[in-house]
Amino acid sequence: MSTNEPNTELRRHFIRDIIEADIATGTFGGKVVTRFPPEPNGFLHIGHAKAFCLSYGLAEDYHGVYNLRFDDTNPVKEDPRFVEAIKKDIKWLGFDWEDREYYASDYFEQMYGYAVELIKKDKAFVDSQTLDEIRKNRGTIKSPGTNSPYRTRSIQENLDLFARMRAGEFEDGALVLRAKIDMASPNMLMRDPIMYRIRHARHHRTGDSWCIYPMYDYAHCLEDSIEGITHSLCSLEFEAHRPLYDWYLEQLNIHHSKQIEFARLNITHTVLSKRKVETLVSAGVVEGWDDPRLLTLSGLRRRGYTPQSIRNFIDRIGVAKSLSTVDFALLEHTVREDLNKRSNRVMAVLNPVKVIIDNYPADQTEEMQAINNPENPEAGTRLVPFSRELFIERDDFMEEPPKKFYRLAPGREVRLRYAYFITCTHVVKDASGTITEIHCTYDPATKGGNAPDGRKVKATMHWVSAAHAYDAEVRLYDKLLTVESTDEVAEGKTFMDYINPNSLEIRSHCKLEPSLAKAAAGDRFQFERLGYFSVDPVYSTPGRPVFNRTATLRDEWAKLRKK
RNA sequence: UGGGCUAUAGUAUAAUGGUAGUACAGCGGAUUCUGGUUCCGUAUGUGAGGGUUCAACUCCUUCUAGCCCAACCA
Repeated sequence: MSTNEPNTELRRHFIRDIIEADIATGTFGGKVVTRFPPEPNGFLHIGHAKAFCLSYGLAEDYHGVYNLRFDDTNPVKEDPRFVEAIKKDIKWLGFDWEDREYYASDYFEQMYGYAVELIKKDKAFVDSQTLDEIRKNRGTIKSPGTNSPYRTRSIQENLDLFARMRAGEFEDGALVLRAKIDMASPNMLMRDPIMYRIRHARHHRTGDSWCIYPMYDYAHCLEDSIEGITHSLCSLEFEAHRPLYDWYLEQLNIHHSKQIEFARLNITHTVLSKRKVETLVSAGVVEGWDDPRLLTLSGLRRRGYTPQSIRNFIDRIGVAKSLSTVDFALLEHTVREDLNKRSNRVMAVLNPVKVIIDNYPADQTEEMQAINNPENPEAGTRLVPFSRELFIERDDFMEEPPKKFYRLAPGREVRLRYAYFITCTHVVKDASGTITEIHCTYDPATKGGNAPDGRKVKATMHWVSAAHAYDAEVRLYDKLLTVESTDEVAEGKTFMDYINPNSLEIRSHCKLEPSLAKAAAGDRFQFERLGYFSVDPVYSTPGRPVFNRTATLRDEWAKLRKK
């Protein structure tokens, strides 16, 4: 039995079909080598996660290896701080590229050699046209281009000029090395594409050793070839580039990786392009690349998402070639699913109103035993202090409750979770009519939350003892955009005109149960009946945690209310 | 002188000539000390027309719609 036998449990998609066919026919010697090639010019988002989970996951599934390669061929856009951020994010998702951390810039010398080879084969030439002339002579989509007047330079002259380009004899833009293909090709990319341009710029790794830098199409296929990549996955917009990718490798007659394109990820109510995310960051709409409202991996991490939930999400959305926009609800579902199993429950009141239990002794405190995680008995129990004055959620009380509302109301009995049944007797309001105190009585026989006479209540509510409550800031997040897709922006507007003004709500005096005072950055909890929250690593200080809402709980009442 | 690609429920994806399935969302119900979780049930789909075949999401054909390509970006 071969170790490469397809695993039928794996989710099927067209790339698996291709790989399995290649394994079956012995193409690439039955090996699978993939790569993820980010340009270090920004942070990774969940769309990139789809890309590397796919490439890396496939390598794992078929017992191959995967590389991390920084595609750093444009020094004016790249920065080492992004290299570090990218590595951190990929590791966070659980991948280990071991020692296979490569940089396109490490191949510059080799790429230069291949370029010389192409010149010698009369497959490349140095062009002296200006940028404008090159553009004009490229033709249009519906009309052929015209050959550069310099296209017929001798091989010797091309060799000489190219060497002098490298030596730094020319200004930026003076010359360019071009592949000699076909200016009349219906594929614009095949019209003598540029291979090298002059950039007198300091590179973050090679310093000043180069002043000519290779273009993407020329560089990328060589990077894949040099590393022995078998299946080179990329997004759909590179489909038209494939003939060029193949052309360079054929001319050079070197290892030929197979480029396979798939549809990039889009998600409703957010932006997922590096350019748009950067716009939000630089305009100050969000607080940085790691703003919890962003679907950058650093933002999701800060928001409290688990790596597992993101990988589950990516697994479920599948892979195909049709443009698609995944419902944000699916991402929320996968994070709830994971957090439901792993996070401990606590009680926190985000919008507090005071409850006074008039028949409870003023000087008494009791410790109520609460279950930490009903999904995981091993999580054990804890004690929560209970006293005469408590806070409950303002939304959990209504003076004139509608039919389907079965929480606290005048004359009604409800259960305080793990504590007592209480009955509302009356409320006290301030001059403006706002309720300041809800007065109740409790039934001492219901301690722990059950009535010995078997009577039932419709609602169970969370609460926090006023005297023991811990004040904290809680940050509530909502969708970034008010529209599902940036396709919906009206004429003359941009996605920036559709930013949800309520995407961040800061509640500064929330009342938390005392056990939460020792929560540390990154800790995750379920605030009962409210949602999943995690301790913000940036704003929290020792002893003063700030919480981010990762996701709300599903809320049937909120749905009913809207109707 | 244009080329390349895509089309299956609301959304995302399976079905590779043989019962159109799964997940999320929706709706209805049961259970529940979280209006959570869990469980059960349910509506909704092959872009359109023609053809081949006993049989078509699948093959052929003609349309239609959408996306990508004219950076010295990746």
